[in-house]
Amino acid sequence: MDKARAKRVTIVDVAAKAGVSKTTISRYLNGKFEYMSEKSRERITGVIKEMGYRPNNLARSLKSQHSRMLGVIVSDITSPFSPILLKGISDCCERYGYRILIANSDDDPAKEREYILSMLDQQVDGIILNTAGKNTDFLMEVAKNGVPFVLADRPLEVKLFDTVRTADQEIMVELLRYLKGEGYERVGFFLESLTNTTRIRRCNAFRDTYPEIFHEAAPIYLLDSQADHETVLRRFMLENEGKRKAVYAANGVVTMHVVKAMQNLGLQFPADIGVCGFDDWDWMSLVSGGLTAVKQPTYRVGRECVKRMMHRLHRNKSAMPKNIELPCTIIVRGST
Amino acid sequence: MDKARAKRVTIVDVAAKAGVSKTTISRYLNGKFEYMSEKSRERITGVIKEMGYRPNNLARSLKSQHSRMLGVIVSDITSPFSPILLKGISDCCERYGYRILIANSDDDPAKEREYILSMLDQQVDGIILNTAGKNTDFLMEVAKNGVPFVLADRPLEVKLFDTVRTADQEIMVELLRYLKGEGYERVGFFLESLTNTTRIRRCNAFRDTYPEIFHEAAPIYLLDSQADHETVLRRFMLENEGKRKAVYAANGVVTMHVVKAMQNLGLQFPADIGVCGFDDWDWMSLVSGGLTAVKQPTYRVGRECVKRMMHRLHRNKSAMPKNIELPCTIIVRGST
DNA sequence: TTGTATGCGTTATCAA
DNA sequence: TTGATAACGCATACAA
Repeated sequence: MDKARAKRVTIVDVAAKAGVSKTTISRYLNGKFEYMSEKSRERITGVIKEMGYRPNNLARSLKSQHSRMLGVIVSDITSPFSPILLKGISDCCERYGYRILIANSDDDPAKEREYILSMLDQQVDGIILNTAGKNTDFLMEVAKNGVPFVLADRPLEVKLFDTVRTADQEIMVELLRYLKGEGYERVGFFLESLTNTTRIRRCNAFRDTYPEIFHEAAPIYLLDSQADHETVLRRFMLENEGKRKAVYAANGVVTMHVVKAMQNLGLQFPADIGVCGFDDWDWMSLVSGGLTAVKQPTYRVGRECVKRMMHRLHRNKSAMPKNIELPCTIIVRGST
Repeated sequence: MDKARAKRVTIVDVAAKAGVSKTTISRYLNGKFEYMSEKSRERITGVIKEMGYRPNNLARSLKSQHSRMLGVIVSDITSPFSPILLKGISDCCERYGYRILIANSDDDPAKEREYILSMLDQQVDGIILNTAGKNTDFLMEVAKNGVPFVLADRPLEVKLFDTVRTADQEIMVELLRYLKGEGYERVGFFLESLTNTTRIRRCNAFRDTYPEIFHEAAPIYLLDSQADHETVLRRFMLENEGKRKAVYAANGVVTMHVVKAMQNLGLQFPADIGVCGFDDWDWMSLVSGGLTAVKQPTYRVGRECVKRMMHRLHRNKSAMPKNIELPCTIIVRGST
């Protein structure tokens, strides 16, 4: 019962036992059965099973120059968004026989760079990136060496990379129209600091869309910290006394904080104020009456990222960068 | 702008440019500076930076027989538990310079076996396993070949593996005492099918502990499907009319379904019935009045798994299997 | 202090 | 049909 790792069976051992050369074994492993006799083939099948042989993928990758490994970097693994994305990626990778090396950048561009480099040291074939931002130059530099990237959910300004995202701008228009139709007179957009492209994009979209529907400048509320939500919410209430109003949260985390702030201030929705926002998370149906939310096809985003990566890897290495947008849906609940 | 992956700089290129042999470069990479002149050392430093050289970890691992990669298999990546665990593992791995290969078994023992094998093909140095169960024999077989496992959160009956878990049995006693103290007369344990060791352990603990505190047999309610929660909850209400009663949910998912069922049945807590359970998740403070819950140190579980793995890998390969239990805390909110 | 030669477990190019 | 043999990029025993 020696605890030192038992030497794994190698191709040489199999060759010896089967009485052929390792070349033949290698051919067998790669399905090139036309280069061996029926008899050899059968013998090899038996020996491999008998010895429990499994090829060493490190050696394979070293030789073949591809690892069938994909790097995945998420900006915040603790966000409810990430696991769904990862599941989409993981499930799809399984179908293609790829493995995934996962890292969490904590929304830190420096960490992101570090992980990209580290993954390249592991010879990943490509990287699916839910970017923390601020790395455009670096990414372009790396991509120039032929490393394929697919951006997940967070696009960059430059249209140089394959990107898979949700059509959140389009759905925002719809949700605002719906609110207008429900009789709301003023909708405040609540979001945290503008530190990633998704937030920036949504904020810009709100700013540009709102006037077309409500015929006034868009009320945007930038939050600094968690504690801030209560202060800002109170301000929003005061500034719009007498009006029918609603909060549009930029994402699920903001929604949560806004609801918490409402409870602390003793506010009821939809009576005192309506609430809605991006991200439809499990618990949102539980909060008194339920929260109206934009449901995003996160799982599909993950899947499409992998599909696109496979396309680039196996079909067309130098395809034009493609921007894939997946439609969202609005889940109307009691909060609006 | 050729899209074919540019050939990476290798140790040979560096050696040529620095005017030394690749042996010296290799020594440099491994910090064996005593085997080279000050001058060589400086030159190499310069050349490496200049050429942007980074060692190929595949080649390194192939030669050195260890990859500094850890496999991590979670049973359900979409559970709120997993991301926290992964973050604990990931953060800690970073400190030790290890990378992680992550897979999601979907609570399927066959998938789990497949992933373990696949990770071994990638030459991971060890595997942190949040097991789906039913693989004890297989795991023992693999472990016999010297592959170190650390079980995360879900122990096995056999005490053959390092295990890191939360002290949920102890906290269960405390929570039951608290409920008793609050005047509850009957507490029903709600859980889904007994498909993993955590559930089984908690169920057994409840069954054994309950009588000591409430002086009657433990009321345990096994749920088959999501739809079932409502039926079972109604039954629980009817069977205990007139008594002050509470639901003890076996985990956060059950808690969520129970709350949903309560809302559908028009029940209020804590007036009609108290609610509490394992897992303290973000949103639980939001549901009217807040949910009483057991907070588990999941992040620390992840960290301790890695620490234990490092110990086994670098300090004592044949240490006795160790069972590490981390304490939980009770967060009392309005629901009880 | 430095270098030569060999091997890690594969795949690929020859030649037989 | 098969098999030597040379890579892949790096680490190391052994020489110098």
